[in-house]
Amino acid sequence: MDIQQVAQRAGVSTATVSRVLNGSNKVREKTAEHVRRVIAELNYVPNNSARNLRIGRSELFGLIVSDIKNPFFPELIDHFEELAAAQGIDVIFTHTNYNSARLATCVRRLVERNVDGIAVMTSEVDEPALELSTQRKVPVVLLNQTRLNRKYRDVMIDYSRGFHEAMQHLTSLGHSNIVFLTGPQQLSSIQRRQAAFKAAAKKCGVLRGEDQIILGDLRVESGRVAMETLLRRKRPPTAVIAANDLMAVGVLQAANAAGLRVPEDVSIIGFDDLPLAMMMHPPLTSIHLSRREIAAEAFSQLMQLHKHRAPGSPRAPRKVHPRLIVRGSTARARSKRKKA
Amino acid sequence: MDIQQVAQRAGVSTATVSRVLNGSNKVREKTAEHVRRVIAELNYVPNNSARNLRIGRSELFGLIVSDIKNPFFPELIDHFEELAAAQGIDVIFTHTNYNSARLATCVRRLVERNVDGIAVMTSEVDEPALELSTQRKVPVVLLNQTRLNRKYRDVMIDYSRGFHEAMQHLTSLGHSNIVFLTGPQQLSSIQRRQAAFKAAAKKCGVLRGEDQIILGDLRVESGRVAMETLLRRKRPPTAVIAANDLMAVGVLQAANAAGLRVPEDVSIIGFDDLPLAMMMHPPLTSIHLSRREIAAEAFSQLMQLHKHRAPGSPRAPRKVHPRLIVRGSTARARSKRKKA
DNA sequence: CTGAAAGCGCTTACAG
DNA sequence: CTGAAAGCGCTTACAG
Repeated sequence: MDIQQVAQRAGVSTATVSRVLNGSNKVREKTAEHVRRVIAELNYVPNNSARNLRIGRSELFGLIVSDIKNPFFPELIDHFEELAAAQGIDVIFTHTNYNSARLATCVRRLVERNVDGIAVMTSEVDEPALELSTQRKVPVVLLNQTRLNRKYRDVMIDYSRGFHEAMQHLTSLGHSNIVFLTGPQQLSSIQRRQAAFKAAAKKCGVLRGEDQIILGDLRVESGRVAMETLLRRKRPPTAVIAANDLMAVGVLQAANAAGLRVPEDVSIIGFDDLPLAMMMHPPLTSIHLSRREIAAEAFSQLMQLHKHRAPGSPRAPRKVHPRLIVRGSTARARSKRKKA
Repeated sequence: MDIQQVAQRAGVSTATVSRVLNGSNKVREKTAEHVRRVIAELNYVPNNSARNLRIGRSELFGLIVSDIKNPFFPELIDHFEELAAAQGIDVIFTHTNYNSARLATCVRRLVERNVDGIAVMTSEVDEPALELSTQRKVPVVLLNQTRLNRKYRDVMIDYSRGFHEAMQHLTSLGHSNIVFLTGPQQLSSIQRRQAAFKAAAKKCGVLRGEDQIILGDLRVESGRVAMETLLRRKRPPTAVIAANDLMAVGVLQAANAAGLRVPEDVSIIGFDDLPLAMMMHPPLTSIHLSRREIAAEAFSQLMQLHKHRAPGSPRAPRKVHPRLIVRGSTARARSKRKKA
């Protein structure tokens, strides 16, 4: 069942069928109507491979994330796919599993598929892996890669406001001993969150020494361990801001285990605002990073490149600003805390 | 940059280049080696659209889920994509958002892309939406659609063992007043879970009247509401099994809110065993439904059809058996419960 | 407004 | 073991 057969059955040329299929206005309405009827009757479905080969585009975007099991990504993928579908674009989805060697493989597979654009939504990107895409002039958009945002389109995240809101929230509740539970230092997103924390602490007059920052690895367990360490201090913090929600959950668990009540005894703030944040007990106050905004911005940048074929200089990109969402894990600081 | 240029530069025909590309053993190793070198040198990437057009396959699978934000799906998608990548198959991912009209659109888009198979991993499938795929002889595999498993390949889930394990666990802990928090009755997966619950209750000698089943809508909030209702009974249950984890979380919240302790005062068992189950406080005992197994089975069935071109009769499909995972939300029943 | 024909970049049966 | 050539199913510049 190909265009040939449709043409034959309709008594027109394949050119006409093709024009009808593509909504060309150069076809007489009556002819078009007739062709459409035949198409429906024959249940004809055009062959996209042929079309793509001919027009040199695929109407396909690639979407690469590091790990779909990370609850941060589903909403991003969901929205990205939604936007693409609305434009008749399909998305090939792949993941790297945090393995940077796999990024190169993913990119290659996508380039072979002739995709019209690639969204690389991983926290770290190994630049050489992108080489093939630039060489093939396949548009690429990255996530929060300040280091590379001159060479590639990038969805930038500005952490300052979110952390400032969090800090103000805590200081207004009387907290001054506030600790930041950070993550792996080589991750640029972590570096920037940490910098935003410090800037906000300084601005609010609660910046202290090095012990204001404690290290985790972004997983629940590390949050628990960190909190246990903090509770052994002679002056444990009255509030903890974690670099992500997962660690905040660990902090919550450790606080519970130590017999502390949240938020009466300790306030906890997470980052990301994953769906699970509101399922915690108490529901977690968290700095919300919008996956929808990221998806929308990534998609629109790719779409722009796709249409204008201008891989080079970006239009002014919209930054994404995380915002504080206040829930039940933060409250007024006790003036004097008893040792647990 | 096409195969032509590679051939020219290598001083061979395009046929030879193509053979090297496809690992044909009919090429002299020395020639092949030389061609490979030229390919690498030129950084040549074959055009998949052309290849697909020619060979009539796309090495592309479609994966349709109802809602990627449902924490059930990420692991399934992840594993499916992993298996596909290992076979050189890419996956186009789409979602229906529980909208059955969208299923038809998704299928059409995938058929246009010439996919070699479609995994429809939604809880409900509207049969007419699949018509196009059968007509085009595109292999399809469904998830737990007993109603349709004669016409289509299907990954079947057998709930009996999991529920039996859960029931035995509870009765061995002394529970006899056990309620099942069910979901929308039109969902066949819910009907079957409910039937499995009843069968297990009967087998364990704790089957009671209609009030042993209470209705929810699979969301957290409905679990909370249901538990509040249950607690108003003059003889509230000592254990609740929820048809999914999300509702179990709601039950947990309501129990906490009512001043009950879990598991000392009430035992709670979820279903699915989502990643968040173990983050709860206490960590949730749950019946684990393996997303990996589902993905593996769906993929292997598709792969089989893809290779043998035998869309018809299935090889004996492996059933997926959920298993009970005991954590902290279940404990020995109190012999006498005080009213809350 | 419509059609004949070239060509997108591959693969493969055929011939040698 | 290698090459010349046909053809997969479309789209589109060109001619009318």
